[in-house]
Formats: sequence, structure tokens, C-alpha cells
Amino acid sequence: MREMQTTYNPKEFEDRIYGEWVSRGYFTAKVDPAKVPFTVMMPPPNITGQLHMGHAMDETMQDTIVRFKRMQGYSVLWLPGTDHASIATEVKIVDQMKKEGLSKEQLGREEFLRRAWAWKEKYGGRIVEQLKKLGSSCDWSRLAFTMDERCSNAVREAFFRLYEKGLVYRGSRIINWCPGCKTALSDAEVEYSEDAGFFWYIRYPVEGEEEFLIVATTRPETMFGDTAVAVNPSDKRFSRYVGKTLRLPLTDRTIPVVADGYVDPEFGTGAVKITPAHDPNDFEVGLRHNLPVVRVMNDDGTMNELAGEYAGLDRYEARKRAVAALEAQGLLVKVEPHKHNVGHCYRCRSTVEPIVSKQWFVKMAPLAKPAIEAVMKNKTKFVPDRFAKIYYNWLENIRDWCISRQLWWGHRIPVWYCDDCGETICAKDTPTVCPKCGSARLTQDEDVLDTWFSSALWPFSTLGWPDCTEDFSYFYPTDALVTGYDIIPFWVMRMMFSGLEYTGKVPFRDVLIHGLVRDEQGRKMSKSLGNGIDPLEVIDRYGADSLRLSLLTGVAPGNDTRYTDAKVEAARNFINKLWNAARFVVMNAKDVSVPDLGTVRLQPADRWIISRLQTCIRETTLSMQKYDLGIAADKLVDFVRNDFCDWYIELSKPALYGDDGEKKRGALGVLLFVLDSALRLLHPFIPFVTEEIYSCLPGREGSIMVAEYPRYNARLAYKKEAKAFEGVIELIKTVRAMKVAVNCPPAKKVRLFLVTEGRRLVNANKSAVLRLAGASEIEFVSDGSEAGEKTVSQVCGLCHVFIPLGELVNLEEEKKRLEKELDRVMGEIARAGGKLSNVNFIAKAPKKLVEDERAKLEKYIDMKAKIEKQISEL
RNA sequence: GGGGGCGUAGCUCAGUUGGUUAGAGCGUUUGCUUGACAUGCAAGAGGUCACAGAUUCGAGUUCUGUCGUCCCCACCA
Repeated sequence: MREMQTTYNPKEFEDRIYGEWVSRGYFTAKVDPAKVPFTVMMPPPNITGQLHMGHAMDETMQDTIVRFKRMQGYSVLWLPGTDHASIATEVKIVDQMKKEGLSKEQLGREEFLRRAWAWKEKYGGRIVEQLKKLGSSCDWSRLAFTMDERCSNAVREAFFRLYEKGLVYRGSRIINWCPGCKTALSDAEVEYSEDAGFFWYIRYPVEGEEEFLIVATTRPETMFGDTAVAVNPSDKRFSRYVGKTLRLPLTDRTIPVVADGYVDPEFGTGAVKITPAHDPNDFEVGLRHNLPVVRVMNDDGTMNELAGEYAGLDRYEARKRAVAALEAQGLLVKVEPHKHNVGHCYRCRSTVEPIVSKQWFVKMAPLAKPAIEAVMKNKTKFVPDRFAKIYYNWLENIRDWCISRQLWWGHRIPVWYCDDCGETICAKDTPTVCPKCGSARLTQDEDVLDTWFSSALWPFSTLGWPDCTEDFSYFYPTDALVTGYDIIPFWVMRMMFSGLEYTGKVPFRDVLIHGLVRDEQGRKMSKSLGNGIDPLEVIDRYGADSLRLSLLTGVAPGNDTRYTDAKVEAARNFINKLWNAARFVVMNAKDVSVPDLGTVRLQPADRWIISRLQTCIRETTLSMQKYDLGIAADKLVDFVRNDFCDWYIELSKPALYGDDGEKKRGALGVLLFVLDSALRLLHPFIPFVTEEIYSCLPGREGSIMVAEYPRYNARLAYKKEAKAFEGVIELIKTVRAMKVAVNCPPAKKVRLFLVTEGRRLVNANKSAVLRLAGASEIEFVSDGSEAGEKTVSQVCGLCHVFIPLGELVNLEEEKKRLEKELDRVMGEIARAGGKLSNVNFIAKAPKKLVEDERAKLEKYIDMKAKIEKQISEL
């Protein structure tokens, strides 16, 4: 047992305690058939950098849930890991190399990968350290990485199975190309923003005639790839041109005019240039009309030889020059400013080019269907459930998933091509000869897989799938996934269809969705704005518990929240209060230990706080089970601060400082019992400080981490007694307010005259009332006049209070106060009276409610009479 | 174009299935070195729950519409 310090100083124990937890193996999950498993897979942070506030909230939520379940007796696995983050990491490494004047090509694939692994060691390790600082109780013995052997094995298996089923294919499609990263991207990886651009109106001369068709375009440089101009079939203005041929300006090519319903006659000029190689819609039009696909751009965003004299120029330079040339030839009609949405690479922000390219795709339709059904049938539930709609929306409109990336850092596609016969071979293990022609000259596909392909397998690849390991059969499917709404399309959705496809089961039962942590002004935290706040720096200032608590209170599931120092400070202040309350208890309870309440003689105040505790246990447990962490935290803070600190500790003091040994032991026992329970209830939220205090409790051994979560005990609910005791509290509050109202100094003790039927209750708590209300004595009288001529009085539930204050009373103020009180009571009478005179209310509302309302009305009528009498006596 | 969130006290936000007098933190006013805590204690002030309808005995809570605001998706070249 340690002596407690006078102030809460988290730095003194957080690291030490974390080390103890780890060394005792409390985080290590055990396959225990006698227990029910509870599994959470940590969304693996990218190894690109360090944890930010969003991670802090995400991890805190998971840790809180997981600690709660562990204390409830589940066999908990919270599996941590990191993500190789293929494109994001590669961008960073390339940037780093650029500073050294190096390029990927100069370095070569092998050397580049060596650097990448070194990067992983450095930053992956840093993230682990940050997770520890937060108090994350994850199982480090099972730490995973998306590119470790296990996960890589799962990736090859998954790809192989899709290939065998024909669900993965290679083909030339229009994809999103990032000229910065020089790789293909999936639809989800493109972010659109409205950029200012121009609309160029260009004349396309009709072959053999003096006429033109005018087309409007935002991207004139792509005209070298035009293979048609399209008009709406019902557009009479252009019907006579359909089938004719146009001369494509700046080239010596001609292109046909086609009719296609895709064209909106109202927009632009009603005639659209069709560039199948550089626009997804045009690509579709091209397919319908059998148009050639002419790609005029290189992978780096420069024009290729098909752009004639513009070959080699950057796309924007080519645009400028092409427009100038058109103008010089009199083919440019006009230029209009035009705002339009432009796609950007989510990693390097380059403007994405839609380009036709040969890539690997996953066929989505057959995979999306079961994934939708699983949520429809409630096999997986979103919390809050509105996010299911977003999920449906994505899956219902999904296109095939482009999974190949022209990058080096990632899982290399498990496909080989035979140099001799051209055979494509997909295999789990590197093949040595071509199964078709026997040649040993095989070349592996150069590309790697989309980083989300491996993330999609995370809930089971980390457990050893495809092998039927002990872990996999015990811990899978997982129970809860905790993540932000922003990655539902990237990750949640893909885990869902992957889990269903490969394991036949949903990967998780509940998906708890949270929002973003924004800055003080409500802006997204971002590097470019420089408004990010480092959680570690906050932990350094306030401690991890304060940060954790501040991130969970006042937050509704799925809603964004703002980070403010003020919130953390408020949390810190609360924890300091808990600390000092504990110090008070421990100081007084040197030789006592947490009792079995059956052996303690309980006073009314004791029963009251025990009753309040039961309510608190019941409600917080319920909230926790519903993932309403914010509500649970609020309830706990409220209980500790208001019920325990403000009331019970103060109420216990007379007994503690009195001569009655039994009462003293009773109060100490209850203090310890309630404190002990409160600590266990709070532990999932603020693990460090609760552990530290727990270790100071007399007679408590072992860790609070493995202590049992408090359970509601109906025998300790003491409903009636607790309710009666509320009357005592109200009495004390009433006296305090009366003293303030008449400017009586708090230190000055007053004599209380009470007209009451609750004499026994008041007497049983006499010392507490005297102490907390600041009174010198209590006299029970049958009428206020016995209190003397000049009195101030107030009615509360338990009694009518009279205080003789003589010259201290300011008659005018007292009258005002009473009148105000009368107003309030009249209002209540009107409200309750109105309700009760409503026949429908009497007939249809629950009986209990009607009775309550009647009782209330009676009470208020009684109060009204008393106040009126009081006013007239003044 | 489609979908969704938000609008509650000066500020930031909670508000579980409709049911006492709508809450918290911060701020604010007044008074307090009250034998755990000034990172504190006590007492207060402060709200037509955006607006208009509807359902209901009863609506901050359910439904419809309006306004304001933010976000996601689609991408008319």
C-alpha cells in the first residue's frame, strides 16, 4: 500500500503502471473455452507518420470497450497492428529521396524496398509507443503488420481464390490515373473539389462543307484523342449532321458525328467531343459506337507522340499551346470561365487523369450483394444505424474495383507471365515452370495491390486465416469494429464482402462509427492548415486519462467533436477531484478494508449513497452495452462528483469525526465500498489513475484491470429509504439557500425551527443537517410562530423551515423572494391542474403518472398556502 | 442531381424507448482559506429546444414542409 500524494500527478505513475500491466500479461488474450470471447481488431494506423487526435479518440473508444468487457469476464482479444499503406508510404519515401536528389528508378526496386522496410521499422515502432502512452490494452504478443508473413499469405490466398472463381480479371478500362504517383487509383481514392477552369468553344469543320460544329470543352488538350463528336438523337438542330465527318483541328484526322442519348442538348453547345481514352463517359459512348480508343498522354502527364507536335509537353503546357493554335486558325469561338469538379489524388493531390489502362479489377456485383444482405438481415449492425444507409449507397452503386497499383511498396500481384508462350499463371507459391509449355522463363507481374486489398482481410488474416488456427476458430468473427465514418467505403465495406466471401461469415457483429476530431474552430485538423494537435503533447501536459476522458464526454456516436484544451482541463479537474476524494477516504481508513456490506450497520445516508451507486451501476452498464460511452462517462462523473464527493463525503464527516465507533466504522466501510466500485466503473475510461488509487486502497491486492466490473444488486437498491433521504438533502439545500437569500454569512450558525412529520428522519441525520446546513440547533415545532416574531421561512418537501434571524432579515428582499417563490408554485399548480383536468390525460396516461401528478398538485397547493401566510405575516 | 448530419443557456455540446420543474462543462454573478480538493466549496442568473404545421392526453424527442449550415456521393463534356 502506497501513501497518496497530495496532488494528482499522472506523470508519476502512468508509464510505470503500463509497464506493470504488460509484464503481468494482462493484455494477452487466451483461448479459454470456459469463457466467451470478445474480439476487436484495431484499425491499423498507417506507418506513414504518427498518431493524431482522431487516432487518440478511436483507440480510446476501443480500449474503453475492451477493458469493460474484460472486467465483465470475457476472454478479450484486442489485436493491434499497423498498415503498410502502400501508396501513402511510397509517396513519403519518394519525397524523402527527392531531398537527397534520388529517384525510385535510380535506386531500383530492391534498394527501394530496403528503404521502405527501414521506414516501417522506424515509424511502426513509433506508433506502438504512442499507443502505449494512451494506455491501450491491446495484445502486443499478436501485433500484426499488413505485410508480415501471415497477412501476405492471406493476401495471396485471397487473390488466388478470386482468380479461380473468375472474380478478378485483367483488362483495359478507364481508370483514375495519378500522374504524380504514376499509378492507377480506385474510385474511392479520388477526391473531388470544385476548381475554377474554362470552357473553350471550338469549331470542328464539317468535311466537304463550309459549316462547323461547335463543341465546348474544359480540356482542349485531349482533343488529339477525339474519335467522334456526339449529339443527342432527338436534337433537331444537329440531326442532319449525324453520320457526317468532321475534320479534327490541329490534326490531319477526321472523325464521325454520332447520336447518343448521353448528350444533354441543354448543356454547352449540345455537341460533345468524344475522347474514349480520357473520359469515363466518353469511353462508354465509344463502346456503344465502336469508336477507336486513342490515348494521347503518357504516364507522367505529358503528351505522347499521337499529339503530334505537342508530344513531350506537359498536359497544361500542351493545353495552352493548342488553344493558341486554335485561336490563330480562327477555330476558337470563345472562352468562358467555368467552375467544375476536378478529381485529385488523395495522397499527392495531383489532378487525376481518367486514362485507359490495362489493370487488374475485382468484379464487384457478386460480392456486393451478400454484403448488402448481411446488414439488411442485421448480421452486422451499424451504430448509429444511419450509417447503414451510407454503406448501402456505396455498395449499390459500386463499380469494379481497380486493385493494381504501379508501385513497389506493397503486396506484389501473385501472377506470372510465361515469356515463351504468354500464359498467365496465378499461384499462391512462386511457380518455377509454365504449366502450359514447361518453360522456366516466367516473369511476375510488376504491380502491387491496392493497400486496401490487404486491409480488407484484416479481421481474419491476423488470426492466421486461411489456416484454421486456434485463434481463428475461437476469436472469429470479431465482435466490434470501431472506426470513423470517413473510411466506411475504403475499409468497412471491403472487410464485409471479403469476410463473407472468404470465411462465409460477417467479419464483425457491430460497427461503431465515430466522427472526426476537429480543431477549436470546427475545422478539420490537417497538415496544410497546421492546426493539428499532437495527442502526446496533450498527454504530457495533462496525462493520458484526462485526454481520454475529454475525448469521450459530451460526444454522441457518429458526430464530429471539437478538441479544446478547456475540455481536457475539465477532465483533469474531475480526476483531481476523484484523486482527492480517494485521498480523503484512504487517509481515514488506514486500518479498514473494503467491507462486505452485510456486516455493516447502515445509516440513512449510507443507504442513500449505496442506492445511488446501484442506479449508477445499472445505467452505466446499460449505456456501455449500447456503446453510449459518452453517456456512461457523464453518468459516472456525475455520480462521483455530485453524489459521492459533494454529498456523501460531507455527510460521512460527522460519523468519521464523532465518538460512535460503530458509526465511524460503518461510514468508513461505505466510503471504501463506494469508492472501490466507482473506481472499477471508471477504470475503462481512466485506467491509469483508477489503477493507482486502487493500489492505495487498504486490503486491495492485484490489479483493477482484472477486477470484476460492479454488478447491480437489487438488495442494495434501498429505493424507499433513498427517496426519503432525498428529503434531508432538500432540507439542507433549502436552509443554505435561505441563508444566502437574506445575506446571512455562511459561517454564522442559525437555529432551525421545523414543522414536519419527518421528525425521525431529521433526527437520524441531525448531525449531518447541522453541519451541512450551517445550523446550531434544530427544534421541532407545531407552528412557525414558535420560532419568534421575525422569521424567514421556506417550504420544502420534508418540512416547513423557520429561521429566526432578527435584524439580519431584510424584509423587502424576503418579500420579493417569497413572491418569486409563489409565482413558481402557482405556475406548477396551473400546469399540474391543467393536466389533471384533462379527461384524456386521466383516461389514457399511465396510472402511476396520474397519481404522481395528483400528489404533486397537492404538495404545491399546500406550499402555496404556506407561502401566502408567510407573506401576509410580513 | 441523390443522400445524410447539425440548428437546445454567452460558448462547446449531451439529451437513451415521447412522460416530474430540459441538463453538463466552460464562462458569468454573489459569498466563502468550511479539518480531501481554490485543479476547490455554497448559492444564483441565463433556454418560446431554428420556424410553420401534423399526430398524441402529452413532442426537444415522431411525421410533413420551410429556412440556415456542414458533410458525403454522383460528375453536364
